[in-house]
Amino acid sequence: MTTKNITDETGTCPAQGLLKLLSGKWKPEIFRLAVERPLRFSSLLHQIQGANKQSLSVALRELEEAGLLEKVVIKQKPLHIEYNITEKGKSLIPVFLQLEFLS
Amino acid sequence: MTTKNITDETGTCPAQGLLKLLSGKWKPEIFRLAVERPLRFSSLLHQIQGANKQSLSVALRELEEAGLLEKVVIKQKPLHIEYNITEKGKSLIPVFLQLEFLS
DNA sequence: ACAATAAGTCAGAATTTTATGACTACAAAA
DNA sequence: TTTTGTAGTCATAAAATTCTGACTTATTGT
Repeated sequence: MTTKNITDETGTCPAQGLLKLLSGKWKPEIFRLAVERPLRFSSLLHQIQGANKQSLSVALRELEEAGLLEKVVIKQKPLHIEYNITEKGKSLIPVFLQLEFLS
Repeated sequence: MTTKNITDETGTCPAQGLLKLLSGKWKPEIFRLAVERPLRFSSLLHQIQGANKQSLSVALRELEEAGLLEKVVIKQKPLHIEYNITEKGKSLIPVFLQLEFLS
């Protein structure tokens, strides 16, 4: 039987959605790198040691769908795609810095 | 073969540890409630609808081991145990409020 | 037309997290 | 000493997350 997500997923804690969005095995690092410079898939794959395509792909899509990153197709020589941090993404930087400071 | 955690778990993102500590299915809600008042196991079990003993137990221990909550045994009539937020725990409140604000 | 490179997707396996229900530990009241 | 209430633990099952390697798509250079 294929499994389904039964739970309501309507957590009562307002911060939970954002916490879930930012947590996970690779998303914190992806976000941190995106703050510094635009990201490209293949570079990420090398930069983030141990990560695999599938996971990065899913993580990037989630961050994009949440509006923290935006996908930009660059029609150049060998065709590139960049993931840039958005204004919404930038609004999370202070929280991130706080979290780093408190670590 | 019994499975083992091979990965180094030394994430390069400083915020990751804290994010992992605060995320999960029940920890954000537990933390939020702990900010308001001391927690007791049995109350939590009723307050947090859908949660089970095992998960709450693990979550409370993790938060305690991380120094965000402290366990206090109250030697009274039927013996109670309280989980109180610590100073370290309080230091995370601003981040939490920020996360809620940005949600 | 053909090969090469970038950016993925897909099915299935492995690992981690969460859930269930039975059982344990301790103190106090009867 | 047996019972009761609070606070858990334990083994096992179910669900969610992450990994692996093969395959796809789109664009460009030869």
